[in-house]
Amino acid sequence: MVDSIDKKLLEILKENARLSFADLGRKINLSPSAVRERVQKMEDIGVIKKYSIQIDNQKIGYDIEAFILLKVFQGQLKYVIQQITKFPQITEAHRITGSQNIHLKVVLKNQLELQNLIDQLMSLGDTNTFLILSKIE
Amino acid sequence: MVDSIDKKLLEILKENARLSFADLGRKINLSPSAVRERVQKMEDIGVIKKYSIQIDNQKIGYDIEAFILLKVFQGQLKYVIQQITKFPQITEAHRITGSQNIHLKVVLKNQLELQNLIDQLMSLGDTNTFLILSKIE
DNA sequence: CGTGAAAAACCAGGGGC
DNA sequence: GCCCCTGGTTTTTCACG
Repeated sequence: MVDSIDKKLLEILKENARLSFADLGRKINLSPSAVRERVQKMEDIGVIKKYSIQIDNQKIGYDIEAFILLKVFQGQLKYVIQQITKFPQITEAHRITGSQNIHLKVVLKNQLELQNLIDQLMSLGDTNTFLILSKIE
Repeated sequence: MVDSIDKKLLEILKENARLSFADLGRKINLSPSAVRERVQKMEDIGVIKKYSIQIDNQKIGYDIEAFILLKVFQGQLKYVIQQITKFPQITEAHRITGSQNIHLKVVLKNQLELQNLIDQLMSLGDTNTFLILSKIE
């Protein structure tokens, strides 16, 4: 379904998703059209979900990033999941195991916005916030 | 530095980073070269950090994703940060505030691999693992 | 599943507003 | 900061192994 060549392509694309099929082919010794077929197949079967960009949020005025664990109030999970998608500040959300059932990643301009968000989330459940200090890479 | 047109471009690129400058221009009524100038400027100043892909890990045999909070043992932080980059299973790592000072996202093939990873991490600090059940979107 | 060659579309770079 | 033009590259499609 996905062989070692495909995996190599995925690794390369993870680092630079704008390379042309010709460039990709040069890196792994394959013709452009062969590369294209493989990549397209991975798009079709959903291995590649989306091409995206990574943004430096600080440089566009969003100085605060944080993870928030949310322990949703009894019986409110469906409602909360539906609400969460409406917050533009929430950039990622996952259901997780454990007593805290939702994990959020949020991006905000300043502490005031964080406070506002937490105030709103508090009506949905108990929150536990971890500010992101830096990315390790 | 980054105006509202730039932000629109970022939003579009976040969803589909492979659109041509021509397509981007069509979406926001701008010529291809104007779009190119803006996008290139954002690359130059580092607003766009990288073009990447989102992969469906389950479809390539990685059935387990999890967040792990790590409370690093006293005085070991620098060492741990340096070690963490060596684990291919760790796809994201952040320093965070709170008594648990590192937040990890990990991707693994099965429970055995998770167990192995946790065993290794236990030599660096106290772990707290949350399996990811699903992505909310 | 891979190759090769065609036309169509796209990109970099520079001049002009 | 935006638009247009041009030469060169890339993508796309398709017929073939």
